[in-house]
This record gives sequence, structure tokens and C-alpha cells, in this order.
Amino acid sequence: MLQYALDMTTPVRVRYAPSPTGEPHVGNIRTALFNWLFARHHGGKFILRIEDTDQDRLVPGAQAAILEALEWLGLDWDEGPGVNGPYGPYLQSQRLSMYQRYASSLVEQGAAYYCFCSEERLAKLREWQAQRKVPPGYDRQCRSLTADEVESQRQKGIRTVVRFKTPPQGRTEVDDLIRGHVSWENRLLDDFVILKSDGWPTYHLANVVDDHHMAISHVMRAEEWLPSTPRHLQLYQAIGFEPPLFAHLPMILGPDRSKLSKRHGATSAIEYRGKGYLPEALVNYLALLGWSLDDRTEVISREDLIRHFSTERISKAGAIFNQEKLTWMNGVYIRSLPPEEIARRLVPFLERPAEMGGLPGEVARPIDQGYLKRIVPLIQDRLRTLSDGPELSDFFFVKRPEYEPSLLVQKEMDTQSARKALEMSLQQLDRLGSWDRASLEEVLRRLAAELGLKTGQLFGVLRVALTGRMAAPPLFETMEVLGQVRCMERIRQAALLLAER
RNA sequence: GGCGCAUUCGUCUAGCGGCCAAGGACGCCACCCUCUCAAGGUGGAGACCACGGGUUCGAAUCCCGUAUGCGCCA
Repeated sequence: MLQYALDMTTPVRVRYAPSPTGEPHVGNIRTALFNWLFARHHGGKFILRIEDTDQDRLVPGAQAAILEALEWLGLDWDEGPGVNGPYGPYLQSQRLSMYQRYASSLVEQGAAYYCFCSEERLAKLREWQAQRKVPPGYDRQCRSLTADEVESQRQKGIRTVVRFKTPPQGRTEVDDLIRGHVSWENRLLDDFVILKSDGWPTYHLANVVDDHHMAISHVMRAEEWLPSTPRHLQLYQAIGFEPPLFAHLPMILGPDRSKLSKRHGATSAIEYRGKGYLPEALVNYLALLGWSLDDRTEVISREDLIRHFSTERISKAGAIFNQEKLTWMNGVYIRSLPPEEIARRLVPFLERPAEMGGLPGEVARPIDQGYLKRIVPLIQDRLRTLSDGPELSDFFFVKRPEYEPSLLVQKEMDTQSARKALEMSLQQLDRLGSWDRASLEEVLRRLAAELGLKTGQLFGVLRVALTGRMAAPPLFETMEVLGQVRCMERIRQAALLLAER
């Protein structure tokens, strides 16, 4: 049985070790978050290591996207790409000689061996095992090769991998910080590959060598890695390293409870940025997927997250990613920020092309910042995401709102009365001294009474005339921001539309 | 197929033997506020704590088994 003990005084050093094989998946980002929170809580170091040893699966730009996502969310790393540290380089592709050295020395000490089995033989073996319904795994044929046999095979130039000699009996056990005691029977583990025929290490070897050499104290990773933990523990033991502490995090699932993936919808943190989610909201939401402070806290600041984060409060079961709750939380954050800040963050969403959800093409870019600042207080409560901005505010920007003229006619009204309401409004507003919300309200309420209309009817007619919508921000505030000239013009236009009918 | 992990309202969760005829949040419904839509406020529906055995004076909480789900290996 493998045992380990970690001194209480050992400095906390945790790592996030993504493979640059795709977009920064929110599940992976959540793992990064937990590691970051753990490091910050303990005053330790958060290390970013790029595991780019699977050369076939590398995706150009993926590494940059991962860094971008971490930066966007404010998860800063103390060592890693762009931040030199004493344990670099932080790209596994730059550490190949180290893995090769360990592989050779494991062979020399008899803890690993060269395997010359061909792909064809291994495929056949698998097939045979599947048929016989016996556990799959390498049959250890090359484990018993003599030194001479190995030499002659190598002479022949046969491609070779290095396999680890798994102990045939005993158990391998771990005390996981989240799952407690977990144990495996060694005889059920096969002789796994640690160095591939092209000289590149497998995940297992690279991971163990690096975690040790980077002095990682706690390995916090997704639960999907739990089954490979005994292999890692055995490697630690064979090499003579003290293993770190392990914490296997619950997974993030799609609505069908399988691992969250593309087919469930947006999975990339960067996509959420584009959809108008705030980084502080995503961080808050992700922190609560698998961790909780108590029985009531939902909205929690980054500082409090750091202050209270602990592995003890991480739950064990996987959690479904609920975008509706994220959206709600995003709205909470949007409402809590100062209007000027929202205005600033809204700009790119408003200015992007109409096809991408921005304001209509007729609206000149860049947009008027001063004007935007006056609009934001009217739409802030109505924004759930920043990308809602254009739709909620376009009538402030376009020359003339488009709408179906029949919308002007409110409940229990006809074309005549609607037209009259517009014309009377025009008359009243024309001689209005001060164009402010209070004056507007006063004069229009009085007008409604004079016309024998309910306020809802008159205001409804005007709302459509001014915004083209049945639902919009409060009328008088909207009018104030729109200004007298634009308002008069739109009301006049509406009256004209009704006259044509 | 083998191994491993998990299992409290639809979803995220609180609960670490008595305070739980199970609390909070999202979503849903109703009402209030109100010029519409939001926001906000109030209230409601919603979990026989997967199932079956134990242990205990007492179990959502401890133990065992079963089922289901998921993950890993191939």
C-alpha cells in the first residue's frame, strides 16, 4: 500500500494543466477556478502548465484561447506561459528530455520495460479479450523478454514503447480530499505505456514528472481522472517521489447528465463572453457548481469566495450546468454595477455588426458615449445579458422606428381616437416649456383625462409612436432622453400613418 | 465487459444522529407595485431524502446489499 503524508508547512502549489486541444470548456475552467481559489485562499501559488504532449490532437489557437479565457475571468497565474518561474518551462513539449530520462531510468531499475508488440497484435489481443469477456489490457508479453532479446529487437529497428511494470498483487489506495478513501486491486491494472514510440511521454508519465518537479502540493482535477490515479501513485513510488494530495472534482454535466459537451450548447468560456455574460457572474456561477458556502449564499464576491473556499465544502456528485440560473445571476450583476460601467461594457455589443446582434447598420459607429450614458439607466434593469443591449435600445439610435401602424391603436380604441390622441399630444407638447420627465408626465396625464382615455391607452399610443414597441422603458424618461425634436417628429409621423389608413 | 465514483424538490444546493412532518436559490404559478416590459415585494405548487435491509431509544445523516446514472479502460 502506498502512503503519503504532506507536511502542514508545505507551501500550497496547485496547477491547472489544460491540453490545448480545443476551446476553453467551462468544465475545465471550473477546475481552473477551484485551483485558483484554493491557491489564493492559502496564499499559495497557482501554476499554469500546458500539456501539449498529444501532438495529434493539438488545435492551433487553442492555447491562446485558454489564456484569454483565464485572463478574462481574472484567474491570474503565478507561474506559467508568459510568467517565468523557477520550475519552467511550463510547456510539456519543452520538457521532453526529462520524461525520456525518467523512462530510461525506470527501465534500468527494472520498474519498466521496452515493449515491441505491433499495433496488429494489440488489436487482435483486444478483440480476443472482448470475445472472451475478460478485462482488457496488455498481456505483458514483453515483460519477460531477456536483455539479449530486447537488444536484438532494437537492432532490428522495431518501434518500441516503454511500459510500466504494474505490481501483480496488492492494492493501491488514496485518501482523496473530496471522496475519502478509494482503493484498487493492482492485479486489475495493466502495464500501461509511459513513453510512446515517437519518444513522447503519455499523460501519466509527463503529469507525474511535472507535478513533482514543479513541487505541486495538491492535485485538483476532474473526477474523470480518478481511475488513472493508482497508476500515478505507482509511478510516484517507483521513481521515489512523494505524491501530492489529490482532490477529484465533480464533473459538470449537460441536461441529460452526461459530461457537458458541444452538443449540449455553448461550452466555451469565450462563447459566454460573446453572448454578453459578465466574467464576475460566470465566476460566481461556476464557483457554486460543486461548491457552496452555506444554505443561502448565492451571490458572492470574488473576495469572499477566496476567503471561504475550502475543499471540504465541495460536493461529490456531478452538477448539471443550468444556463437559466447563470442568466439570472448575470442580470443580478448587471443591475449591481454602476450605469457608467455598464455603458462602457455595452459598447462592443452595440457597435458590432447587425448580423452579429449589434445595432442596425444605419446607426453610425462609434456611437455617442454621452447619449449612451443617458440611455443605460433606462435599460439596465431589463438587461439579462449585454447582448440584450441592442434590442432594448435600438429605437434610441435609429432614424425612425419601424412598426405595424395597427399597433398604435390601443385596446378599446379605434383609428380615429388614436389619431386624435397623437394630434392632441403634439399640440400639448409643442408648447411645453421644459422637456423633462415630470413636466411630460403632468401634461400627458392631464391630456388623457381631457380625452377621456385611460392613461394606459394614451401612453400606449405614444409608446408605439416613439419606440415602435408595445413594451419599452418608462415613457417619460424615454421621451426625456429622446429629446423634443425626435419625439415630435415621431409622433407626427405616427399621426400621418393613421391618416393614410 | 471490468474497475471506480455518485444518488436530498425539474435544476443547483443546505443538512455531517435528535433543532427536518427537510431550509435557500433558479425556473414555474398567483398576487402587489405599475403607463407597457422589466426590476422589486409577498405568497404558492414542487423532495415518501433511489430502493431494501441493518445499527441505534432515535437515521436524509452510520453500515451492508440492490438498482440506476456517470466516468475511465478498450
